[in-house]
Amino acid sequence: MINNVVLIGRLTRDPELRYTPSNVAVATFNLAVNRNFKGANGEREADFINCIMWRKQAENFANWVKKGALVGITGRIQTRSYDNQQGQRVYVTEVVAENFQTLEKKDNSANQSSMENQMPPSYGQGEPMDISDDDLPF
Amino acid sequence: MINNVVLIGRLTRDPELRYTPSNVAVATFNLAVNRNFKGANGEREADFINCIMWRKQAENFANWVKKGALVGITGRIQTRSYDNQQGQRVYVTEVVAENFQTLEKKDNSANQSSMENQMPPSYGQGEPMDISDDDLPF
Amino acid sequence: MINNVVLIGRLTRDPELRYTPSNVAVATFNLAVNRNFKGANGEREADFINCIMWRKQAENFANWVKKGALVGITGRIQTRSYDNQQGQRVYVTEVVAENFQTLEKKDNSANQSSMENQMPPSYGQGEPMDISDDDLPF
Amino acid sequence: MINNVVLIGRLTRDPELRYTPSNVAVATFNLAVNRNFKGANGEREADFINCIMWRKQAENFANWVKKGALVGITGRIQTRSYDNQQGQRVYVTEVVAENFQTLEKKDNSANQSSMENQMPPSYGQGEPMDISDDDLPF
DNA sequence: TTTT
DNA sequence: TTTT
Repeated sequence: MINNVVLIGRLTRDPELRYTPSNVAVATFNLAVNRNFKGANGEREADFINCIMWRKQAENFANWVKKGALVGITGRIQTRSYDNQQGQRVYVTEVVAENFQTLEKKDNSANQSSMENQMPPSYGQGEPMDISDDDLPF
Repeated sequence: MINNVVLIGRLTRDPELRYTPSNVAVATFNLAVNRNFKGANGEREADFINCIMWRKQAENFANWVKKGALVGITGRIQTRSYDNQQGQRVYVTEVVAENFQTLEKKDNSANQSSMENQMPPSYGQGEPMDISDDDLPF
Repeated sequence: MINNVVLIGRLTRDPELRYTPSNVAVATFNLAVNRNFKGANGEREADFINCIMWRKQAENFANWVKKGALVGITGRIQTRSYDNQQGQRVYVTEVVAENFQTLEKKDNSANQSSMENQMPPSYGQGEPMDISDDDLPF
Repeated sequence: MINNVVLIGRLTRDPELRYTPSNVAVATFNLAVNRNFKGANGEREADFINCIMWRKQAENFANWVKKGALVGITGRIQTRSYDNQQGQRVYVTEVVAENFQTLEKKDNSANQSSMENQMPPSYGQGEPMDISDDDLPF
């Protein structure tokens, strides 16, 4: 079924890069997307959208795009749930970014097209995290 | 900024129609959008996406589109937060549907283009709800 | 760069299925997409959008989806040019459909997910056509 | 019906601002949207997409956005036809831009790598462009 | 050259 | 808490 998202926004913080138990890269980040209309108080408002990206692209993204960078992404909306430490079921809605384009040549962002050669992904460092391989979209 | 969503999916239940304190109609509904790839277990999976719709369109939608109906919607992703009864901050990500199209002529769905004549919106029924007028997008 | 299209419309005629010199399947078809507003004369109008689809998917599409069928497609806009028989340069704007979903279970349409078993593509029939392999998107 | 387009690209020339007989502003412009894959020859290629914008927004756009500028737009695909001076029917496919976002705050200078020598195809220019008021989308 |  |  059709599930299509296009966003342009700024990273509210640096992306987090992790690896699944079977060593698949996952980047998570949060995008502030300003609304095109002002809120009740006349202020400019934003939506803060959680995004997730997989594999090589995730490593590129996490290594090159930093807090404050303006990026465009295309992807799809995903929902999932997990049980937290208090044993409560938590429901998550996020965007799986399948493609991205950086939109400013600041020193903290880079163009995807110039990213063919990647620095070595630092495998196995940090927490192996709780994203299971089952979340992989194939 | 650009914030664009297109979804095709089925209603997992009947929409809920409510009214803000100042009598603006709001419909909320949940869309099951089947994924185009099978999950780890080889099963077809779906995303269950919460949607919200405003005003006259919300009344049309809630009165004509029912559980199981196949619909296409266009809109944008919205995030908001509120404090629940336990005093915890809850973050919500949902789709604001700005346009819809019903995609099956079953007796539980209807085509938007044939909706000129509207039944009276049943004002004031049910809970006045906790959606404030400030959530209105203009 | 971002180039994203989502359409829902009806086929104005049966798709045409052809093969490039190196035997890659190409389907072309035209989608009537009704506008959501009426024209100056109060009449409902439509856009008639040329689409193109490649490879296995093209064969599925051409064999299953027929004139009048309602379909949703996602893809991108493509422009190209060629010289016609009169030696004039002709510019073409069309949609490259990367994904499709049939939206009615009539006997002239079918669901893509139930298309695993394909009939043999009738290679070499008709004109080998003038779509060169260079038009292939990879 | 759903007809949704999102593009990010660069203006291949300055927009042209005109007025219909009843004084409605129309801006036309051409967007070079680089493809994310290389062509048969290994070169980076682009699509050159004709766009049209209406009313106040058209005036803003034409006055502020110039050749070389990077912009994001959302809108829909439109098809129309007219008879040229030779009495032949000409079919046009273009994007009606309903929203735009400029993506670089430069004083309009054309920029860097991918734009070098791609001249835009001079679509239909020379034609006085008889856009009647009937083409207005409401 | 257009669909329901 | 999920639809066909």
